[in-house]
Amino acid sequence: MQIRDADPATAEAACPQCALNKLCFPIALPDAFQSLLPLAGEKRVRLARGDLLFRASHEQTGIYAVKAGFLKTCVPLADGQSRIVGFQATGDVMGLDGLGTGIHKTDAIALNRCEICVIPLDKFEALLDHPAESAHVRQLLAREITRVEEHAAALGTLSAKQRVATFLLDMSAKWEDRGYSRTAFVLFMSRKDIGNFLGLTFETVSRTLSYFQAKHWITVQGKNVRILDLSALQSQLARAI
Amino acid sequence: MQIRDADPATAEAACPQCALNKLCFPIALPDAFQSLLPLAGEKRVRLARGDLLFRASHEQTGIYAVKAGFLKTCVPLADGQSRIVGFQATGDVMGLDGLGTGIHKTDAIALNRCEICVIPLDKFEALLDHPAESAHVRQLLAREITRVEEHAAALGTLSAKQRVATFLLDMSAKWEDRGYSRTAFVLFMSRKDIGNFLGLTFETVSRTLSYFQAKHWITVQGKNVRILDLSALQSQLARAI
DNA sequence: GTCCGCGTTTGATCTGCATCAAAACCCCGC
DNA sequence: GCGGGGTTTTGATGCAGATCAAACGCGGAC
Repeated sequence: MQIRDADPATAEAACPQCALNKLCFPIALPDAFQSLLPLAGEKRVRLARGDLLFRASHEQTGIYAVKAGFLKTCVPLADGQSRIVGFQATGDVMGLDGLGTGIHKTDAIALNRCEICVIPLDKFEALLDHPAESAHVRQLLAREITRVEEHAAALGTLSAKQRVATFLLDMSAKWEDRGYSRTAFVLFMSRKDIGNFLGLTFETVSRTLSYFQAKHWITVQGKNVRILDLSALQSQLARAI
Repeated sequence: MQIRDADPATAEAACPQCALNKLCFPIALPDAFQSLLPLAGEKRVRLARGDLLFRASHEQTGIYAVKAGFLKTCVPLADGQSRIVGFQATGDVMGLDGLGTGIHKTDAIALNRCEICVIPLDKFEALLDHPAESAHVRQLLAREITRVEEHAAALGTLSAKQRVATFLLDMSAKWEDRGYSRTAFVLFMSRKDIGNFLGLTFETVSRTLSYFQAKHWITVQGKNVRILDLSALQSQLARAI
């Protein structure tokens, strides 16, 4: 794991001034608590593609907010394989699963060059003394439960086409949330990662994307996707009747 | 939804005296906070088989602890179907997913006659003012994330035999946690529910159980299961190499 | 520029589970 | 005891997606 403090030369604004503030801390905080936020943004970590931010069965040392870059979260399986259970991008908070036991249950792996805000565990605990922060963390946790439950439901129910359509729509929403186009974006992970996440082989993912392209619902060129017919993808999901 | 206050004639001990206390509130609380716990146990609800404890897209009005009985948690899907994402038994806490938005994202349905402790939302919020309670709720949330992540990983990866083996081992652990035998127990849900939960048809579940029985790893008679060879089931999981 | 390695696409075949079907079983009420 | 509806088991068949295989494209090293 290449964890190092951020280069001061490239240090960025503290969280209250940070453009990501709304995503990391979307709650309107009473002014009294705003002063605590800078505590959280002091420490930075840079990751290169493939680096681990944290590792399953290792002790939790902090909570992480993605300042820039993309990561994946993987559950290790009995046989040495692992399954991707989530992709994180700018503004996402990571490492919350460790709050259950103090031990991470997932690996967090950088998909490209990342910059991460580290909130050391003791500072995090201090933030939690304040009801607004504490409630916010509960919200983040509860939303993550909902997200993973929906993902599990999708894995158990949907066909390959439906899974890939859902995935494209989710990625679309993720980019839109961050102020980018919802119809033209970059898939920052490989086909193999998509397949792993969706419970499909990468060949099936590739074939399905080609199929959607043949239907003129999307265009794909490598990792660049343009959605031509959002409603066609959406209606794909309802067809499961 | 048949929510009604508990019959006083059958009222049980408040939580600090309750045998489930350790499961609901497994943290060693400072004595100062023990006095708060009775707040939580005042109100009871009885459910009959098929009754809803809460419903997806309805407003959250409380947090629930299962005093007796079994329930399932279901995510509704676009097409009107729904997918079971968890089974709850005595001592489990339910309704935490609503903390994200104040709106439940799942249906909670009784599998048999249930008795539920209701913690009204305002009382729950009051409990959260205390760091120990607040931390405990975070732990419950984080553990649920881990559980659902592992379930999603299983749905995306494992074969039918592996899923059923995992399921039996999980049920075994659930009964053992509650002080019962880990080798002889009752599957409190139907084959259809098991299939829905595991992303399989009920026929496949039934066939797989018969297969395990033919291998002399288990015996099944309806909902009664006896595990004869725990390690055979466990090794089934590692065979995925 | 060329070369190499990896990621991706596309094709051909195979298989595990779904689907369709029917019989057996079980729980309950009567 | 008997009858009926739902659940479970078991069997036969079909298909979606896995697996095996090969060609293509692209980005980085030099």
